[in-house]
Amino acid sequence: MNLDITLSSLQDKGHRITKVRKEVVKIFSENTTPLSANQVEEKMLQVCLSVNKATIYRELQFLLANGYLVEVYLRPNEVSYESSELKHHHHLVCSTCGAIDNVTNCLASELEDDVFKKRGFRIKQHTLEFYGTCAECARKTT
Amino acid sequence: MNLDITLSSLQDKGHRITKVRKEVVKIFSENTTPLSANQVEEKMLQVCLSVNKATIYRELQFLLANGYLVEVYLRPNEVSYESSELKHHHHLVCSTCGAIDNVTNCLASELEDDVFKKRGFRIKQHTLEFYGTCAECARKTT
DNA sequence: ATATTAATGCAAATTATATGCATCTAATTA
DNA sequence: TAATTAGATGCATATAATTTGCATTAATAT
Repeated sequence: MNLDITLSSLQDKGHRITKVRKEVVKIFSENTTPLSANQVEEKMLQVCLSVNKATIYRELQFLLANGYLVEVYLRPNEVSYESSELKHHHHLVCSTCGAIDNVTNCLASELEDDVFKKRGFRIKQHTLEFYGTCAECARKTT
Repeated sequence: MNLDITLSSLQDKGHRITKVRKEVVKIFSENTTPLSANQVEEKMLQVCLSVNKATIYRELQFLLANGYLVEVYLRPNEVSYESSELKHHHHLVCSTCGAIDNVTNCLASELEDDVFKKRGFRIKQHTLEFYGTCAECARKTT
Protein backbone atom coordinates (compact mmCIF):
# COMPACT_ATOMS: atom_id res chain seq x y z
CA MET A 1 0.00 0.00 0.00
CA ASN A 2 1.03 3.59 -0.52
CA LEU A 3 2.41 5.09 2.67
CA ASP A 4 1.31 8.71 2.30
CA ILE A 5 -2.08 7.99 0.78
CA THR A 6 -2.91 5.45 3.46
CA LEU A 7 -1.88 7.72 6.29
CA SER A 8 -3.76 10.72 5.02
CA SER A 9 -6.91 8.74 4.33
CA LEU A 10 -6.73 7.38 7.88
CA GLN A 11 -6.35 10.92 9.13
CA ASP A 12 -9.33 12.01 7.03
CA LYS A 13 -11.39 9.40 8.86
CA GLY A 14 -10.41 10.97 12.16
CA HIS A 15 -7.65 8.60 13.19
CA ARG A 16 -4.34 9.78 14.51
CA ILE A 17 -1.00 9.39 12.80
CA THR A 18 1.28 8.13 15.52
CA LYS A 19 4.85 6.98 15.42
CA VAL A 20 3.72 3.36 15.71
CA ARG A 21 0.98 3.61 13.10
CA LYS A 22 3.27 5.34 10.66
CA GLU A 23 5.91 2.66 11.02
CA VAL A 24 3.50 -0.28 10.72
CA VAL A 25 1.97 1.17 7.56
CA LYS A 26 5.48 1.80 6.26
CA ILE A 27 6.46 -1.81 6.91
CA PHE A 28 3.49 -3.17 4.98
CA SER A 29 4.00 -0.70 2.18
CA GLU A 30 7.53 -2.01 1.77
CA ASN A 31 6.81 -5.73 2.26
CA THR A 32 4.82 -7.77 -0.20
CA THR A 33 4.96 -11.02 1.75
CA PRO A 34 2.83 -11.78 4.82
CA LEU A 35 4.11 -10.74 8.24
CA SER A 36 3.08 -12.00 11.67
CA ALA A 37 2.84 -9.81 14.77
CA ASN A 38 6.24 -11.09 15.82
CA GLN A 39 7.78 -10.24 12.49
CA VAL A 40 6.30 -6.76 12.62
CA GLU A 41 7.79 -6.34 16.09
CA GLU A 42 11.21 -7.41 14.79
CA LYS A 43 11.04 -4.97 11.90
CA MET A 44 10.19 -2.17 14.30
CA LEU A 45 13.11 -3.08 16.52
CA GLN A 46 15.36 -2.85 13.48
CA VAL A 47 14.55 0.84 13.26
CA CYS A 48 14.94 1.16 17.04
CA LEU A 49 11.23 1.37 17.79
CA SER A 50 10.50 -0.76 20.82
CA VAL A 51 6.74 -1.20 20.83
CA ASN A 52 4.62 -3.19 23.26
CA LYS A 53 3.19 -6.40 21.83
CA ALA A 54 -0.35 -5.43 22.79
CA THR A 55 0.02 -2.25 20.80
CA ILE A 56 1.20 -4.17 17.76
CA TYR A 57 -1.75 -6.55 17.97
CA ARG A 58 -4.10 -3.61 18.35
CA GLU A 59 -2.59 -1.79 15.40
CA LEU A 60 -2.86 -4.89 13.20
CA GLN A 61 -6.50 -5.31 14.20
CA PHE A 62 -7.06 -1.65 13.51
CA LEU A 63 -5.59 -1.77 10.01
CA LEU A 64 -7.45 -5.02 9.34
CA ALA A 65 -10.76 -3.55 10.47
CA ASN A 66 -10.15 -0.51 8.30
CA GLY A 67 -9.47 -2.61 5.25
CA TYR A 68 -5.77 -1.90 4.79
CA LEU A 69 -4.63 -5.38 5.71
CA VAL A 70 -5.90 -8.90 5.13
CA GLU A 71 -5.26 -11.95 7.24
CA VAL A 72 -3.29 -14.89 5.89
CA TYR A 73 -3.18 -18.34 7.51
CA LEU A 74 -0.16 -20.27 6.37
CA ARG A 75 0.89 -22.17 9.47
CA PRO A 76 -0.63 -23.49 12.67
CA ASN A 77 -1.31 -20.92 15.36
CA GLU A 78 0.11 -17.97 13.54
CA VAL A 79 -1.82 -15.30 11.74
CA SER A 80 0.00 -13.17 9.23
CA TYR A 81 -1.03 -9.99 7.48
CA GLU A 82 -0.36 -8.37 4.16
CA SER A 83 -1.49 -5.22 2.39
CA SER A 84 -4.98 -5.55 0.97
CA GLU A 85 -3.88 -3.48 -1.99
CA LEU A 86 -1.48 -6.05 -3.39
CA LYS A 87 -2.37 -7.47 -6.77
CA HIS A 88 -4.17 -10.79 -6.41
CA HIS A 89 -1.55 -13.44 -5.82
CA HIS A 90 -0.72 -16.69 -4.04
CA HIS A 91 2.13 -17.76 -1.82
CA LEU A 92 5.00 -20.13 -2.21
CA VAL A 93 5.67 -21.24 1.33
CA CYS A 94 8.86 -23.19 1.82
CA SER A 95 8.15 -25.85 4.40
CA THR A 96 11.84 -26.11 5.15
CA CYS A 97 12.91 -22.54 5.85
CA GLY A 98 9.60 -20.72 5.95
CA ALA A 99 10.48 -18.35 3.13
CA ILE A 100 7.50 -16.92 1.37
CA ASP A 101 7.33 -15.84 -2.24
CA ASN A 102 4.39 -14.57 -4.26
CA VAL A 103 3.00 -15.79 -7.57
CA THR A 104 0.46 -13.85 -9.55
CA ASN A 105 -0.71 -16.61 -11.88
CA CYS A 106 -4.26 -17.55 -11.03
CA LEU A 107 -6.65 -20.00 -12.58
CA ALA A 108 -8.89 -20.33 -9.58
CA SER A 109 -11.31 -17.58 -10.48
CA GLU A 110 -12.50 -19.68 -13.39
CA LEU A 111 -14.11 -21.96 -10.83
CA GLU A 112 -16.23 -19.32 -9.18
CA ASP A 113 -19.19 -19.24 -11.57
CA ASP A 114 -19.32 -22.98 -11.66
CA VAL A 115 -19.42 -23.25 -7.90
CA PHE A 116 -22.18 -20.70 -7.60
CA LYS A 117 -24.34 -22.42 -10.22
CA LYS A 118 -23.95 -25.84 -8.70
CA ARG A 119 -24.01 -25.06 -5.00
CA GLY A 120 -25.28 -21.56 -4.51
CA PHE A 121 -22.05 -20.70 -2.75
CA ARG A 122 -21.03 -17.15 -3.60
CA ILE A 123 -17.26 -16.94 -3.49
CA LYS A 124 -15.98 -13.65 -2.20
CA GLN A 125 -12.39 -14.49 -1.83
CA HIS A 126 -10.08 -17.41 -2.25
CA THR A 127 -6.57 -18.22 -1.21
CA LEU A 128 -4.26 -20.64 -2.94
CA GLU A 129 -1.26 -21.73 -0.93
CA PHE A 130 1.62 -23.81 -2.16
CA TYR A 131 3.80 -25.84 0.17
CA GLY A 132 7.05 -27.29 -0.97
CA THR A 133 10.76 -26.67 -1.11
CA CYS A 134 12.27 -23.50 -2.42
CA ALA A 135 15.28 -23.49 -4.76
CA GLU A 136 17.64 -22.43 -1.99
CA CYS A 137 16.67 -25.22 0.41
CA ALA A 138 16.80 -27.79 -2.39
CA ARG A 139 20.37 -26.73 -3.09
CA LYS A 140 21.45 -27.01 0.54
CA THR A 141 19.99 -30.51 0.91
CA THR A 142 21.19 -32.04 -2.36
CA MET B 1 -9.86 -43.08 5.72
CA ASN B 2 -10.88 -46.67 6.15
CA LEU B 3 -11.41 -47.50 9.81
CA ASP B 4 -10.30 -51.13 9.90
CA ILE B 5 -7.40 -50.78 7.51
CA THR B 6 -6.07 -47.75 9.36
CA LEU B 7 -6.31 -49.40 12.75
CA SER B 8 -4.67 -52.63 11.69
CA SER B 9 -1.87 -50.85 9.89
CA LEU B 10 -1.25 -48.83 13.02
CA GLN B 11 -1.19 -52.02 15.02
CA ASP B 12 1.25 -53.55 12.54
CA LYS B 13 3.60 -50.67 13.26
CA GLY B 14 3.47 -51.54 16.94
CA HIS B 15 0.96 -48.96 18.12
CA ARG B 16 -1.91 -49.81 20.42
CA ILE B 17 -5.54 -49.72 19.52
CA THR B 18 -7.18 -47.88 22.37
CA LYS B 19 -10.72 -46.71 22.87
CA VAL B 20 -9.67 -43.13 22.16
CA ARG B 21 -7.62 -43.94 19.09
CA LYS B 22 -10.35 -46.11 17.65
CA GLU B 23 -12.93 -43.37 18.08
CA VAL B 24 -10.76 -40.60 16.66
CA VAL B 25 -9.97 -42.67 13.58
CA LYS B 26 -13.66 -43.51 13.28
CA ILE B 27 -14.59 -39.83 13.42
CA PHE B 28 -12.20 -38.93 10.62
CA SER B 29 -13.30 -41.91 8.57
CA GLU B 30 -16.86 -40.64 8.76
CA ASN B 31 -16.17 -36.93 8.30
CA THR B 32 -14.89 -35.45 5.08
CA THR B 33 -14.68 -31.86 6.32
CA PRO B 34 -11.92 -30.52 8.58
CA LEU B 35 -12.32 -30.83 12.35
CA SER B 36 -10.57 -28.90 15.11
CA ALA B 37 -9.53 -30.43 18.43
CA ASN B 38 -12.63 -28.90 20.00
CA GLN B 39 -14.88 -30.41 17.36
CA VAL B 40 -13.29 -33.81 17.83
CA GLU B 41 -13.90 -33.49 21.56
CA GLU B 42 -17.57 -32.68 20.94
CA LYS B 43 -17.99 -35.65 18.63
CA MET B 44 -16.51 -37.92 21.27
CA LEU B 45 -18.86 -36.54 23.90
CA GLN B 46 -21.75 -37.34 21.57
CA VAL B 47 -20.88 -41.00 21.89
CA CYS B 48 -20.37 -40.56 25.64
CA LEU B 49 -16.59 -40.65 25.52
CA SER B 50 -15.23 -37.96 27.82
CA VAL B 51 -11.58 -37.59 26.85
CA ASN B 52 -9.04 -35.17 28.24
CA LYS B 53 -8.08 -32.33 25.92
CA ALA B 54 -4.39 -33.14 26.16
CA THR B 55 -5.10 -36.66 25.00
CA ILE B 56 -7.03 -35.40 22.01
CA TYR B 57 -4.21 -33.05 21.04
CA ARG B 58 -1.74 -35.89 21.43
CA GLU B 59 -3.81 -38.24 19.33
CA LEU B 60 -4.18 -35.66 16.58
CA GLN B 61 -0.42 -35.10 16.60
CA PHE B 62 0.09 -38.83 16.52
CA LEU B 63 -2.16 -39.40 13.53
CA LEU B 64 -0.62 -36.37 11.79
CA ALA B 65 2.91 -37.63 12.38
CA ASN B 66 1.91 -41.05 11.08
CA GLY B 67 0.45 -39.60 7.91
CA TYR B 68 -3.21 -40.34 8.49
CA LEU B 69 -4.23 -36.72 8.95
CA VAL B 70 -3.25 -33.42 7.38
CA GLU B 71 -3.48 -29.98 8.94
CA VAL B 72 -5.80 -27.35 7.53
CA TYR B 73 -5.64 -23.66 8.40
CA LEU B 74 -8.88 -21.93 7.63
CA ARG B 75 -9.27 -19.39 10.42
CA PRO B 76 -7.07 -17.49 12.87
CA ASN B 77 -5.78 -19.48 15.81
CA GLU B 78 -7.45 -22.73 14.97
CA VAL B 79 -5.88 -25.74 13.35
CA SER B 80 -8.17 -28.32 11.82
CA TYR B 81 -7.46 -31.81 10.57
CA GLU B 82 -8.85 -34.05 7.89
CA SER B 83 -8.05 -37.50 6.57
CA SER B 84 -5.01 -37.52 4.33
CA GLU B 85 -6.72 -40.14 2.19
CA LEU B 86 -9.45 -37.87 0.92
CA LYS B 87 -9.43 -37.21 -2.78
CA HIS B 88 -7.69 -33.91 -3.54
CA HIS B 89 -10.16 -31.15 -2.90
CA HIS B 90 -10.66 -27.60 -1.66
CA HIS B 91 -12.93 -26.02 0.89
CA LEU B 92 -15.89 -23.73 0.69
CA VAL B 93 -15.73 -21.90 3.98
CA CYS B 94 -18.78 -19.84 4.79
CA SER B 95 -17.54 -16.72 6.56
CA THR B 96 -20.96 -16.21 8.07
CA CYS B 97 -21.75 -19.55 9.71
CA GLY B 98 -18.47 -21.39 9.41
CA ALA B 99 -19.93 -24.28 7.41
CA ILE B 100 -17.39 -26.11 5.33
CA ASP B 101 -18.04 -27.91 2.09
CA ASN B 102 -15.61 -29.62 -0.25
CA VAL B 103 -15.07 -29.14 -3.97
CA THR B 104 -13.02 -31.49 -6.06
CA ASN B 105 -12.50 -29.33 -9.12
CA CYS B 106 -8.90 -28.27 -9.33
CA LEU B 107 -7.00 -26.26 -11.87
CA ALA B 108 -4.15 -25.40 -9.60
CA SER B 109 -1.96 -28.33 -10.44
CA GLU B 110 -1.54 -26.94 -13.92
CA LEU B 111 0.59 -24.21 -12.38
CA GLU B 112 3.08 -26.51 -10.75
CA ASP B 113 5.40 -27.18 -13.69
CA ASP B 114 5.43 -23.55 -14.60
CA VAL B 115 6.40 -22.49 -11.11
CA PHE B 116 9.21 -25.00 -10.94
CA LYS B 117 10.65 -23.93 -14.29
CA LYS B 118 10.55 -20.26 -13.47
CA ARG B 119 11.51 -20.24 -9.81
CA GLY B 120 12.95 -23.60 -8.92
CA PHE B 121 10.26 -23.99 -6.30
CA ARG B 122 9.13 -27.58 -6.14
CA ILE B 123 5.50 -27.66 -5.08
CA LYS B 124 4.67 -30.57 -2.87
CA GLN B 125 1.23 -29.58 -1.87
CA HIS B 126 -1.15 -26.74 -2.33
CA THR B 127 -4.34 -25.65 -0.69
CA LEU B 128 -7.04 -23.57 -2.29
CA GLU B 129 -9.54 -22.02 0.09
CA PHE B 130 -12.66 -20.18 -0.86
CA TYR B 131 -14.29 -17.68 1.47
CA GLY B 132 -17.77 -16.43 0.84
CA THR B 133 -21.39 -16.98 1.73
CA CYS B 134 -23.08 -20.33 1.51
CA ALA B 135 -26.58 -20.76 0.01
CA GLU B 136 -28.19 -21.18 3.42
CA CYS B 137 -26.76 -17.98 4.90
CA ALA B 138 -27.62 -16.04 1.74
CA ARG B 139 -31.24 -17.15 2.11
CA LYS B 140 -31.43 -16.08 5.77
CA THR B 141 -30.03 -12.61 5.05
CA THR B 142 -32.04 -11.75 1.94
C1' DA C 1 -2.22 -64.11 34.50
C1' DT C 2 1.71 -61.15 34.42
C1' DA C 3 5.13 -57.99 32.75
C1' DT C 4 6.22 -54.25 29.74
C1' DT C 5 5.55 -50.00 27.78
C1' DA C 6 2.43 -47.11 25.27
C1' DA C 7 -1.53 -44.25 26.29
C1' DT C 8 -4.08 -41.41 29.53
C1' DG C 9 -5.43 -37.88 32.96
C1' DC C 10 -4.25 -34.07 35.55
C1' DA C 11 -1.87 -30.03 36.52
C1' DA C 12 1.13 -26.79 35.08
C1' DA C 13 3.74 -24.44 31.29
C1' DT C 14 3.83 -22.09 26.72
C1' DT C 15 2.48 -19.24 23.07
C1' DA C 16 -0.54 -16.23 20.58
C1' DT C 17 -3.75 -12.87 21.28
C1' DA C 18 -7.07 -9.79 23.79
C1' DT C 19 -8.48 -6.49 27.41
C1' DG C 20 -8.97 -3.13 31.56
C1' DC C 21 -7.16 0.84 33.11
C1' DA C 22 -4.19 4.60 34.02
C1' DT C 23 -1.16 7.51 31.41
C1' DC C 24 0.42 9.88 27.44
C1' DT C 25 0.18 12.36 23.18
C1' DA C 26 -1.67 13.89 18.52
C1' DA C 27 -4.87 16.96 16.82
C1' DT C 28 -8.06 20.63 17.83
C1' DT C 29 -9.34 24.91 19.88
C1' DA C 30 -9.06 29.03 22.50
C1' DT D 1 1.38 28.61 21.81
C1' DA D 2 -0.96 26.68 25.76
C1' DA D 3 -4.95 24.20 27.15
C1' DT D 4 -8.25 20.57 25.95
C1' DT D 5 -9.77 16.01 24.72
C1' DA D 6 -10.26 11.67 22.88
C1' DG D 7 -7.53 8.28 20.67
C1' DA D 8 -3.19 5.61 21.30
C1' DT D 9 0.02 3.29 24.34
C1' DG D 10 2.20 0.53 28.08
C1' DC D 11 1.70 -2.57 31.64
C1' DA D 12 -0.34 -6.14 33.94
C1' DT D 13 -3.57 -9.45 33.57
C1' DA D 14 -6.91 -12.52 31.17
C1' DT D 15 -8.11 -15.93 27.69
C1' DA D 16 -7.62 -19.59 24.42
C1' DA D 17 -5.11 -23.07 21.94
C1' DT D 18 -1.69 -26.23 22.49
C1' DT D 19 2.19 -28.69 24.84
C1' DT D 20 4.62 -31.14 28.46
C1' DG D 21 6.07 -33.60 32.96
C1' DC D 22 4.80 -37.11 35.71
C1' DA D 23 2.28 -40.56 38.03
C1' DT D 24 -1.26 -43.91 36.84
C1' DT D 25 -3.73 -47.00 33.81
C1' DA D 26 -4.42 -50.28 30.29
C1' DA D 27 -3.25 -52.79 25.71
C1' DT D 28 -0.49 -56.44 24.11
C1' DA D 29 3.02 -60.00 24.21
C1' DT D 30 4.74 -63.82 26.88
